[in-house]
Amino acid sequence: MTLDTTPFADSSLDACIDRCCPVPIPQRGSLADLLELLGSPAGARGSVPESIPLALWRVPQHAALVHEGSRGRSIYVVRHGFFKRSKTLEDGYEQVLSFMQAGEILCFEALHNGVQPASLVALETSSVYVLPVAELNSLHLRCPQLAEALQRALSRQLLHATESVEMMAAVSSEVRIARFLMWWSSRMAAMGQSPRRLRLRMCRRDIASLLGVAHETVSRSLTSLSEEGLLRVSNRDVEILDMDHLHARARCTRSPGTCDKERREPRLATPEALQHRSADAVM
Amino acid sequence: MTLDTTPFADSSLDACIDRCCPVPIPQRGSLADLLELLGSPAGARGSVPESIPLALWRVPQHAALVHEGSRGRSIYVVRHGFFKRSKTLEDGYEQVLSFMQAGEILCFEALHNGVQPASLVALETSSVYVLPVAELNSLHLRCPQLAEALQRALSRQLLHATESVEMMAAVSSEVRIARFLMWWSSRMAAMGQSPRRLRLRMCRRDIASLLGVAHETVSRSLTSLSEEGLLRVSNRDVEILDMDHLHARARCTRSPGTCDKERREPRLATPEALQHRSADAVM
DNA sequence: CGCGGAGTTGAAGCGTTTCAAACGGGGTGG
DNA sequence: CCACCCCGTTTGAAACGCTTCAACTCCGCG
Repeated sequence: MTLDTTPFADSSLDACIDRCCPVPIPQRGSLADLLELLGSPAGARGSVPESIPLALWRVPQHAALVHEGSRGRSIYVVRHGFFKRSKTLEDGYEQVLSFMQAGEILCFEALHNGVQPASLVALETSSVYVLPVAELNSLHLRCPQLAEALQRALSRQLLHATESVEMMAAVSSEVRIARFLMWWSSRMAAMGQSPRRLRLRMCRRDIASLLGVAHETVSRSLTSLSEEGLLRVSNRDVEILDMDHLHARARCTRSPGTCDKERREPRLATPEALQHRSADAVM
Repeated sequence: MTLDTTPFADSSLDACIDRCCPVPIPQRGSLADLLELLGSPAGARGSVPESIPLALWRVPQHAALVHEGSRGRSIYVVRHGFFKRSKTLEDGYEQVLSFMQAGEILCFEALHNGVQPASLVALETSSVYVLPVAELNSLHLRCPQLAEALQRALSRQLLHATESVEMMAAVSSEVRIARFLMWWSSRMAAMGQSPRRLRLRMCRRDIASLLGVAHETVSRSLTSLSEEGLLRVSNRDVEILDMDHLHARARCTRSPGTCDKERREPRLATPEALQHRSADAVM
C-alpha cells in the first residue's frame, strides 16, 4: 500500500538501462504488501514480521525476467505490470504460453528440476517480488501466512492454466478471440479495473500464437466482432460494447454458424439491438 | 511399494458398487509410498513417521471422484489409474480439460475458493490418496518431506498445464494429434512403461474435445499418420512405429504441408524409409 | 436378436491459412 | 523538422483443411 505511488525512480540512470536486465528497486518491498497482492485476507495480515527483507525488482519494458533454459533459483510474484511467457521452438517460431499479471506467481514450474521451461518478457515496465527458492523454507517458517498465501496463489495459478485450455479448445477462431477477450476482461475486473475498456499489451501475433491461429485471423475476427457491434477496436485498445452477446459468443462450442445465427446478421449496433440486451442477458 | 500387488479387494461386494461412488480401500496407504509416488528422492524418505494415517480410496471405472461445482475439502494424489478432468458447458457440450495419471495432484485448484471447477471421472479403476485440506497444515508440520514433495509435484503440475497449451497451440489438427501422442508417450516413459505401445483410455471424442477439433478429425488424423507408417492403430491401442518422424511431425508449427513435405509422400513404410530414420534423427 | 455407442469413411460446404499488397504509426537518421 | 524505414495491422484472393452431415461397420450388452 505504501508503494502504490511512483514505485519507480524515474531517474536519468533508469533511462540508460531501460532495455537491459531487471534491476533491484531502491525501495524494498513489504511483506504485508506481498500478502495483499497474493489475495490474502486482510484479517490474516495483522502480525506480519516487517523485519524480513523482500527484494523488489524492476523489469523494464521488453526486458526478459528469465530466459528459457536458464537455472531457476527464484520464484517471482508480479507486483504490477505484464509479462509474456513463451518458448522458442527449433524452427524459430515463438510459442506464447500465457500472459501473466499482477498477483501471479512466475517460474514456479522451474522448481522441480531447476530449469526454466520458458522465457518471461515484460510487455510493459513491471516489478516483481523475488523469492529465492533457497529461502522459501525459512520464509515459510518465519511467516506462515506467506506459506498459506502462496499455496492459494498456486491454486489460482492452476485455475488460470485451465482457463487457457478452455480458451484454446474452441473450434472456431472467432470464438477463441471472444473467449480471449472475456478472459482478459475478467482479469481486468479482478484487478479493479474496467472490464469494458481493454488495453491489449501484446501484438496480434502473440495472441495468435497463444490461440493457435494465424495472426491475420486474429485481425479478421476482431474486425468481424466489431462489425457486429460487439466491440470497438482501435489498434490495441478494445472496448466491449455488448458484454452479453460477447459472452454468448464465447460460450459457443461449435461452428459460429450454429450459435446465435440470428444475432450475427445485424452488422451495426441498432437501437433495437440495444433494447434486446437486457432481455437476452437473462437466458 | 507394499501395495503394488492386488491393491483392490476384488470381492463380490465390490461388484455391486462398481458404478457408484469412490469407496475407501481396506488397506491404508503409507506415507513412504505417497512420497515415492510424488517423486521424492529416496534419500529424503528415511525418517518418515509411519504412524500418520493416510486414506486411500478406490475409484471404480466410470465413477466420478468429484463433481463440478461441489465443495472441495480434499486434494488427491493419483496412486494409480487414470482420470479425465472435464467441464460440462451450458449447452451440454463436455469440454475435456486434461487427463491425469499416477503421481498427479487432483483438485488443488479448488483450494482457493473451495469449489470444484471441474469434474473428475476415472477412465479405469483407480485409486487416490486423500489429503483433507483441513489436515494439510498439520501434515506439513508432522512431515516436512511431504510438504516439499507436494510443492515439487505442484511445480510439475504447472508444467503439465503448459504442455497442454503446447499441444493445443498447433494450427494443424494432425500436428495436434502427433503432439498428443508424443505427450502420452513421454508420460508412459515417465511411469516406466513402454513409450511405443500406447493404450488410450479415452474415446476419440474426449481427445477431440481436449484438442479442440471434431472427433472425426481425430479418427482421420490417426489413419493418416498410420498410412504414413508412423503408427499402427487398432482401436484404442496405438503403437508408435517411427518415433523420430512422429516427433518431427509434432514439432511442426505451420501447416502440415510446409514441414517435412517430402516425408509425407511415402504412404507405406518402405525399407528405404527405414534406412533414413537414423540419419534423420540427428537433425 | 436388436439396440446404442464408438469408430471409420465419404462428400460437400465453408472457415482458415497462406501469400500478397497496402496502410498506418513510431522510431531513427538525415 | 521531415523523410524514411520498419513493424504491426488490415484487407484481398485463392488454395487448402476442417467441419458437418451422412452412411456404414464393429462391438458390447440387455
